[in-house]
Formats: sequence, structure tokens, C-alpha cells
Amino acid sequence: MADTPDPRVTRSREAILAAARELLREEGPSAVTHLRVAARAEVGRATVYRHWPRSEQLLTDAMADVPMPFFLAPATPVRPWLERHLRVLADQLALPDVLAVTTTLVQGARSRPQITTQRDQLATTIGRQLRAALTLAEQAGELQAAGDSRDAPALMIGPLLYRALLEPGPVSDDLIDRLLAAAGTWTTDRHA
Amino acid sequence: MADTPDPRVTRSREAILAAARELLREEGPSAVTHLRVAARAEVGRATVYRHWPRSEQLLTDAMADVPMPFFLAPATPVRPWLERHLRVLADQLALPDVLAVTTTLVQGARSRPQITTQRDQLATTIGRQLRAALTLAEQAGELQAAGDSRDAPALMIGPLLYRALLEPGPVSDDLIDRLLAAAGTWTTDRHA
DNA sequence: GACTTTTGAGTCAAGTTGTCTCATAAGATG
DNA sequence: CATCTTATGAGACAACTTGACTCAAAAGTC
Repeated sequence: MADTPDPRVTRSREAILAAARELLREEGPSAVTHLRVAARAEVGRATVYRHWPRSEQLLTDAMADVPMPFFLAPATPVRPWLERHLRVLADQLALPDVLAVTTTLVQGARSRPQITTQRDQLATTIGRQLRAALTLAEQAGELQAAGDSRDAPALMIGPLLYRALLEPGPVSDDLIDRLLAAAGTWTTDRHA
Repeated sequence: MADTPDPRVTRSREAILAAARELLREEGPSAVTHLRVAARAEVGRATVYRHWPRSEQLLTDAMADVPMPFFLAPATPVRPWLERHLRVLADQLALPDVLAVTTTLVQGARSRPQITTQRDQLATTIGRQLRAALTLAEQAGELQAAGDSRDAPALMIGPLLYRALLEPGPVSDDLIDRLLAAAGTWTTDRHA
């Protein structure tokens, strides 16, 4: 039944989602309307309505299509692992699509419950993985953590958010070093 | 001439700006339309058009009406001064109006040049004052700065932004202490 | 080749946007 | 207090958007 999905449907859906993502990236969430998406996707307006009766859901699905950065399970030694992943996070936050989704999450969370949930999930996921990494580092004797671990995500990822949202510019390796330092004192060599 | 402005004009303008701010706070920038602002302000629709022919300008003016946080000129000893001001910044970022303007700046900067300018000005102002404070602290022998001072705003304010935008919650005094620590090593007493 | 489903074009009512006009009322001026 | 000036609100208006429909034709399935 749903074994082989109708290629017409997948084609339409993908064209629509791609168009929605483009519009989100270029002009923000308010540009993602049935009319504009249909025009951009070169698809009948009714087709957009058929698949997404409410445009809010279309926006949500378009956002879900952008792979948001997150941490995988940590590995020892933790320091180089973390360094690498913070670099990836910094670079991904600079990508137009990721940036558009991030700002939409931040903005939309203020009025749309569904987006609030999405934002909280993102923050929770990133925070949990980061804390897991720090815990592992402590257990491995690599790190002597400073202060409350619940503040670690804010301290280490906040600066990257600042660079991405408020003060656009590259994130130097030196800055990433300082993010690591904010977690506590590392007993491993600086460049292990 | 323009000596005594017509009280009718000021009354209308203020009612309109207040309504625009409310809508921005409650439903985001896309809710700030002539129709909705007029209804909220209990003012004729034509009146809104008369004062703000383009709704973009209305949004900008409504945002400009919200006092955004920034640092005043620093004073010695710098450590307690900075501690106090970071606390104020953290608290202000939690205010609904300030939060709404912040997210709008961050979001709107992606597509509207005028808002990009506003965002850059905010970042520049905050960054300059913060760096001035750190320079003063160094000159006074209070601080041994760690790394590039251009990264200081991201390191110290980024975490507050993270708490305000992605992971809502209170900012503890302990977290503020760690923000200070991110600037470098303070030679003054912890609680001077 | 006959079938089912998706599609795009189009219609429609309701609502929004931006512009204009005009009587009225509020404020300035003497 | 009477008169002049200007901002206002109500409403008219065309152009456009939104969301919901219908239906013939095209695309895909069997």
C-alpha cells in the first residue's frame, strides 16, 4: 500500500519543501505562505493546500528538513573530541539554512507552542550530549569541572550563538580553546 | 511652528507605538500590520498610514522605543562594576519587550538591511563598552586578560543570550562569576 | 489498455492592503 | 469667543491574499 509512494506525490512534496526552505532562508518565516511556496515550487496552489492544509505545519516540516547540529555520543580522549565538535557546531551555525532555522526557532518560540517545543528539544539534546561529554571527561580524569554543570551548555555554546546571531564572523580556534577552558581545568596536554 | 507639537499627533503616535510594541511582544514582527495596530490602538486605520506609510518603519520605530540594555562607562574597581552590569543585562534580557526586540533584531537582520544595521549597532555598542571595561581592569592591574579581547563579548554575553533565547531560565550569580572568569584571571579578591 | 489518484487551472467568498475623499472635531490663533 | 487650520475617523475603492471548492486532464498503477 504505502509500499511504493506515488512518485507524483514525492515530487510535489519535495519541490514544495525545497521552495519553503528557500523562502525561509531568504526572507524568513513570514514568507512561507501557500501562494509564494506554490509559485516558487512551480506547483499548483491547490497542491500545496492538499499536502499542508495549515501553513504552520509546512513551516515546521521545512525546518525539520534542515539537519540541525547536535553532538553525537562522546569518545575519549574527550578534549580533542569536544574541540572537533564545537568547531563543527560553529561552522554549521554559519550555514544559511541552519541560521534561518535557528532564528525562526528563537523567534517563533515566543508565540507558537509547537515551535517552542522544537526549540526546547534542540536545547535539551545539545545540552544533554555536552554534559555527557563533560561527565565522561571527569570520569576519565581529563577534566576538573568548574561550577554547576547545568551552566555548561550556556557557557560553551552561548558564545557560538552570539557569533552566529549578533556579531557575525568567523570563530577562531583560539575562541574554541577558551570555550573548553570555560568547562573547567583540563589535565590533558593543551594539544593532545 | 514645530515649537508646540499638536497634542492630537503625539497622542495618536504614542497610542500607535504602544500598540505596535504590544503586538510585537505578543505575536512577533509579522503581527505589526497597519490593520492590527490601528485596531489595538483604537485609532483610525488611515491615521496609522498617515504617520507611517511603510509598516517596516513602524516596526523599526516601535523597536527603537524599547530601551535596549547596554553598558555605561566602566568604573574602578572593575570587577564589582562588571558583575553588577552583567546581572542587569541578564535580567533585562528576560524582559518580554527586550526579548521580543532581540529576537526580531536577530531574525530581521537576515533579510532587512535596516534591521541588520540596528543589530550591528547594538552588538558594537555592547562590545565596545565591555572591552573598554576589560582594558581598564588590565590597566588597573585587576585583570590578566586571557586571549583575544575581540572574543570577550561573545564569551561573556553569549551565555546570557543562550539563556534568554534557547534555554529560558534564571541566571545564577555563580554563572555570572564564570562569565567574569572567562575574561581572564582577576587579581582582586573574589568578593571585593 | 483500463483503472485510480494526483495535479493544475480555475472559481468563489471573505478578508487584507494601500490609497483617496470628505465631514467633523480638536486645537491654534487672533 | 469667533475663526482659521489641521488631524482624525469613517468609509469607498481596486488590487491582492487566503482558504475552500470543482473538474478535466495528466501521470502512475495494475
